Parts: sequence; C-alpha cells; structure tokens
Amino acid sequence: MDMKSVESKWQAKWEKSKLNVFNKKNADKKLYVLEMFSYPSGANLHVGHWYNYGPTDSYARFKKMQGFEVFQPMGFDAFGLPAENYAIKTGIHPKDSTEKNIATMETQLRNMGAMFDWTAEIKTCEEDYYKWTQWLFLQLYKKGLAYRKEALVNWCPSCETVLANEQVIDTKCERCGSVVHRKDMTQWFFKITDYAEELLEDLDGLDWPEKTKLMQKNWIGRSTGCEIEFECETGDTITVFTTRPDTVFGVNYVVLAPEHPLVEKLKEAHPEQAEAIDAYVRYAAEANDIERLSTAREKTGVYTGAYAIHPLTGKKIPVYLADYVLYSYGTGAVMAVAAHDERDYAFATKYGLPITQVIQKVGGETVLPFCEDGILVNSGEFDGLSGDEARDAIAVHLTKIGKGCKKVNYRLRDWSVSRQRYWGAPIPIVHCEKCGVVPVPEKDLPVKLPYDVEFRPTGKSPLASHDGFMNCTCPACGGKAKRDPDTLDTFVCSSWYYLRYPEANNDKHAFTKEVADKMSPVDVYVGGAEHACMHLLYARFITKALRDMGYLSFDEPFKRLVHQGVILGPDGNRMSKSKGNVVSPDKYVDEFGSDIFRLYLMFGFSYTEGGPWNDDGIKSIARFLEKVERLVQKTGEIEKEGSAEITADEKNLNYAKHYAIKNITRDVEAFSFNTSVARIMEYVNALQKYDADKETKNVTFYKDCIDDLIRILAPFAPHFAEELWEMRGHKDSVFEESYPEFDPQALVKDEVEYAVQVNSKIKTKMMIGASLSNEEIQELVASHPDVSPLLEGKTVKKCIVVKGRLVNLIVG
RNA sequence: GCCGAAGUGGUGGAAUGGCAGACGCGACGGACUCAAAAUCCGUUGUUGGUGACAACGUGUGGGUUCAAGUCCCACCUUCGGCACCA
Repeated sequence: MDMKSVESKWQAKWEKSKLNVFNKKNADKKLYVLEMFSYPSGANLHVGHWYNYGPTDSYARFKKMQGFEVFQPMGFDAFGLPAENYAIKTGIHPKDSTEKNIATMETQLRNMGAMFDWTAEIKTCEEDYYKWTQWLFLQLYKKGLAYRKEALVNWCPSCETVLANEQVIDTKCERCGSVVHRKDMTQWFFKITDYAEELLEDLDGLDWPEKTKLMQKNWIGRSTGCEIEFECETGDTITVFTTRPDTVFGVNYVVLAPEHPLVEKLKEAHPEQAEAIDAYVRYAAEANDIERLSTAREKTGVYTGAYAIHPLTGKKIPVYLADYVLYSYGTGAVMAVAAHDERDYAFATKYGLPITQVIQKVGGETVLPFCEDGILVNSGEFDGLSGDEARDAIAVHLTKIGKGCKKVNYRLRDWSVSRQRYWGAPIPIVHCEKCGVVPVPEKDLPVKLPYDVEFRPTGKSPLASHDGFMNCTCPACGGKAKRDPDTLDTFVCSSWYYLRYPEANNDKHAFTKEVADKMSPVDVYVGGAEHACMHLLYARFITKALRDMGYLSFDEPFKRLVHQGVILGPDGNRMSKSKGNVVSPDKYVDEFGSDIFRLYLMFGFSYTEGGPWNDDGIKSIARFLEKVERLVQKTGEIEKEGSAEITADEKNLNYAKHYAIKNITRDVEAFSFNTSVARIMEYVNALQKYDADKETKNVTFYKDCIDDLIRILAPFAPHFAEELWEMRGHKDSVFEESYPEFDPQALVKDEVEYAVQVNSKIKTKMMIGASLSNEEIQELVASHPDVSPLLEGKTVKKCIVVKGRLVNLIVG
C-alpha cells in the first residue's frame, strides 16, 4: 500500500466530512482530550511531539469509537524567551520567526492525521488570545490576587539585562561571562499562596499519577509550627518561623537572610561591622537558591554586631546573617538551635558559638546534633515534656505573653509574573504620577504589543524604550501616564488556555460560564512530567481563582493526567543540538508514513517511560501492516461456499479475538499502548493460523473476524484502517463504527493450565477443570505422577490454591 | 544538596505478591527459489548435561512471605524538577 497517498486521501476525506470537528449537539457525551500545546521554538516537530500527540490521538480515536464525542484541540504556546534570544542573535523578529515556525508545524501536525479540531486552534501570541490573558490579569488584580513587591532577579551588569536561570551558567552570564548578581526589582505577583491549602487538599481527588501529586504536595510544603518574636536591640522585632518551638530554650543565635530589610538598620547601629556585612551581602548575591540550600555547601555567615532578646529567657543572643536562610521562605529569619539542627550545628561549630542541649533522647545517649523528638531539659517549666506536648505548651505560652503564635507555613511562594522582556503579553497596567497604579479598562484591551521595538538589551525592559507604547493617558484622571513596560510570564498564557479552546472564536469573552461548565474540566490531559510543579499548579490556581470570581463552577482544570516519557537520543542522553543526537521524525514519516511511525512509537516504548531512540523495529511494523493488508485482501477473494460449523478452530479464533479486545480495551484506557499493539499482533497471528490451517472456512464468521480486526486496529493506524475498511466494501468511515466489545462467554474455558509447586518449587504443569473446588484440586495434584513420589512419607501441611494459576503444596 | 522516579535476556520491552522474559527486533536452523529478496515454519535467559533434567537468574546487600521483578531497610547508578526554558 502506498501509505503516503492513502494518508493524504483520508486526511482530505476527514476534513471534508468534518469528522474531527466537535459536534456541539452531542455535548452530553463530550470527552475533552487535551495534549499540552506546542512551543514553536524550532521549525519542525520533533520526536517528542509525535510521541505526545500520536499515541494520545489513538486514545482519543478509541474513545470516539466507544461513543464519546471527543474534543481534541491543538494550538501554540507562542510567546517566550527562545524566540527573543533567537532574535537578539540573528536580528529576525520574534513575531516573524514564530509565525513561520507555526506555519511549518501546522502542516506537519495535519500530516500526522490526528483528530485535531482545527476550528478551535489558538495561538497565544495573537491579539485575540493575549487580549484575554490581559483580561485574566485584570480580574486577578480586581480580586486582590495580583500585587507588586520587590523580588530578586538575575542581573548581568555587563549586558545590563535580567537573565533567566537558564542563561546563568555556573554563576556567570551565558553571553558575556560576567558574574551574575541577584538584584531587587519591583515585580507583579499572583497570590497563589492564598490557595495553598486548597491546592494541597484537592490533590486527593485527582486522577493523576501519584508521584505528580506527591511532588506538588512537597512543592506546596505545608508545615505547622510557630512564629516567635525576638526583640532586636534596634527596637525592631525579628519574627522567625520554626517547626520546633520545643527547642526554643536552646536558641543560641538568630540568623537573618542577607536580603532581610533589617540588615540596613543593623549596619547603622554597628558601623564597625558595616564593611563585613556589605561584603557578605555581595557574596550571597552571587549564589542561587539551590546552591544556598545545599546541605553540602560550606556554611558561611557574618556577625552583625547586634543582639536580640530571647523572648522566654530574656538573654541576649547574637544576630547573624547567613545565606542558608532564604528571604523567600517563612519570615526570612530563623532561630538557630545548634544542638538540634544540622545546619545550625555546623554553623555554630564553625563560628565557635555556644551549643545548648534542650532535648534528650528517650532510651539512649543523646548525640548532637540530635534532630528528633525527645524529652525537654534545660527548658524551665517545660522540662520533662515530650515533643508534641512541648510544642503545644510553648506555643500556648508564647501566645499568652504576646511573643508568638501557632502558624502554618508553606514552602510555596507567590508567582512572579513580570518579565523584563519583549516577546510576551504586555501587562495591562498604567502608572500615573497622580493616581499611581491604574488598571487598563477592559474595553481598551488588548494593550497591543508593538512590532517596531528594540529587543536587544539596553538595561531596561525592551518596551520601556518604545515611546509610542509607553506614553498614554491615565484612564482615571486623563493626565499623562506611562504603561507598565513588562510582559507576562508565558505560564500565565498557558494557565487558562484549556478554557479558550472550546470558545476559540468568541470575540466578546475570554470564555463563558455556560460553555466552560459544559466542556470543562479537561477529561484527560497528556503532557510531560517536567510540568508537575509549575504549569500544572498554576492552571489549578487560576481555575480556583476564576471559580471564586464566579466565572466557573468547577474546582480543578484537569480531571485525569497522564505523563508520557521522554524519548532520548540514541546515546541515551536528552536530545539536544549541542550533543548532536537529535533524531528527526521527518525522514521516518517520509519513508514509512504517519501510521507506521506512530505505531512504532506506541509499540517500541513503554509510554510513560520513554527511552533512548532506536529504529530497529520500525521495519517490522511496516511488515506487520503488510501482513494485515494481505489477510484483508485475501478475505475478499474467499469463495462464498464454506462451512457454517463452529468447530474447535472457530472457538479458538473467537477466543483469541475476545481476549485481544478485552485486553486492548483495558490497556488503551491505561495508556499502555505497547501491550495493546502486542495483543493486536497476537490476534493477527491467530487469524493467520486459522487462514492457513483451515481449508474449509466458516466464511461468514471469518469475515466478521477480519472486519473486527480492522475496527480493533483503527485507532492505532487510522489511515491504513480506513483504506482496508473501504477495501472490504464498506461505505462509511470506520470511525463511525463502534469499537468491538468482548463477550465474557467467549473467554470461558473448561480447563485451565495450573503451575504445580511443591514447597514453592515448580514441579509440573497440569490442566485442571475450571469448576473444581480447592479440595478436589489438591487431591488431583497430589495424585499426579510427577508429584506423588515427592509426597511419599511426608505430610501435606498446607495447600495454597490460586484459582486459575497455581497450586503450591507445602510438605514436610 | 533537596523533592520525585527508574534499573529485567544480545536488544525494545511484558508481568492485579502467584509459571520471569508476553509481543517484537536480532541471531541460528529449515521450507520455497537456479539464486536472492519477500514470505512461511522452528529454536533462542545463562551454565552444565547426548538427554530427561538440574543449578543459577530482574542494579548491589539484607529482610518480610508458602511464594518477591513486585513489599520493607540500606546502598550504587541514571533520569525529571528545584520557582525567569517551556
């Protein structure tokens, strides 16, 4: 079969018959199957796209044949850093390169022959999409969920630009090699932390991989403990968060993050330390959070010269700065208990600070640092209490004296959405000298991204240099004002796109409650595991925020989630241009066609695992389809006269068919495509055997079996199956057919093969009647000639029967 | 470093705590052929044995269990994420 021409033939037919367009009349049977949309950073689809979209399309087609009205849209996550970097390097405008890439990828995606509903396509860089991303920002602003604060960015002093983490190689700028500094900048944030608790709780109800839920859980990082106030000699209060208030009597010093706002004041109070403090703050600004939190990193810090008062003992304790404390976590300050915390212990040992033991191990010698629970000592009235009791009692006491309170803390931080970049959705905010921060009225959206912008680094956001963009009138007072020069993080675009697909052409609203409640949430969402904590958490947050604003009635965007694995280069490394191990799908698609390539991706890998690319088996898939084609072709030639008998041969073939259907139905649902294809192969082998062995066939029965084979195969090799279906003389699309269902009766066997074990070692196998009781089975097994000699002179102590599988006689 | 995974024949990979290696690839042997290709049939975890068979075998070391690739503990290696790549 000439796969290429067959594929274009059927793609044209599907297009014409609108086979892939969602039919709103059947919305009650809708199934929203969504693959993470493409990021058009390269000009072509790579193996990863095919691996994500091909098998998932087979899932979608399978569900369609089960009677669901499947909605499977596709679009492009088109804003982002790579296009801008490419522009800086080559001078090609991000809009131009992105549009060109999208055009190529669209063609390739169409040639894949997936059931994408192209009438619902979206591109996030187009006005009619980012207009609504800006609308979303304004809703969050109105709701008090968008706010501005200072935050650290990577700053390259030589390029005068903010760098993405990816652009910082080994603390240096990837472009010029200068040492990158962390610098404070005013940025917009979304208050995802307001939803920390709900985001955590609702994980339980999601049909997501357990590992993903666990990762999100740890990312949100709920911990319960206490906030405790230490009065500083400057009169300021240093508030610390601790999960171990039971160790409070062991506090030896207090540590502030180097970015803590109090640092400036402490410097004034102790000018003799100012130089050392400044040096340390500079040192800390060169490290990122990962380095700073590494337990392997040498503990460093500096004494500020200042002291604080312990809230319970009244003792003076020194105040230090150390970079193992992060300003972004908790309160940006910790109480250091050297005896009962590893990092504090290492720090105290290094700087010769006192170490006070206040917890004693129960039933053993206490070796410091002792970080587990124990009995309190040296803790005044709290001596003798155990961990939980002590934490509660001390929290209550601190609350009573006004020096602290119980507190739930989250590791989750608010979502920074400002980017000092060009290629993104402009933030719809105006800064007016008189009125301050003023949101752009919704009627004035979109705030258009101008084309003629200098996107090469100038020390400011690229848009800041575009006078036509920047200068505007204040929507509140009508006076002169400036636009916000920053653009939105592309994760904002992708946090709500699933809501846009069903209404991609709505020019009045981003989406409507009526349609969203009908079409969403997404029933099955398929994409890479690398999004476990960010994209997937942001989309959940936005969904909940929109619900609270009354725009939606559901709580979660993605009911079920599946991660495909990663296809690595043939060398086992992640594919990358620099490693030169990128495998292009194009040459395989050219040579074999979409169906064979997709089928190979399904068969050659475990879908959720992925693995190194190798094309050893792709020819065998082509051979397999040729075999199927021969079988179908031959069926047309079979003479009408044959037998109508149902003999053991027909029964066996029927068994094989229903066995395949049963397992494929289960395996496709579980995204286990390799085993599904294996079951189809087994069924084809059974058909082939029947065809070869049986001279006088039961023709009606056999032809039904062949038609069922085409139906079974259709979701996996859609173009090929359509062609065969037509070859068999059918007029309609095979995708108008129902997927075959298995008949449990066909799978009932009179006798089943059992493995027979004596003392857990396999001794023989035997056929045993399916209706026998455990006692009868034991009797039968014990009398088997291979088994009975082993039982002589011994007693059977126990007999384990696993129905339909195995018998284990324990003798002694 | 922290969080989360993975490790099974020559190879891709199967296996609700119940016969390890389904289904393929490759290899070997055979049929067909003047020959080759294609196709079809058979064998194929390792070691020993002519053989029936036996021993060993799922990264390493322990453990639980009648039974462990699967559960528990420790370790090794590889991969994903770590908040401005998306």
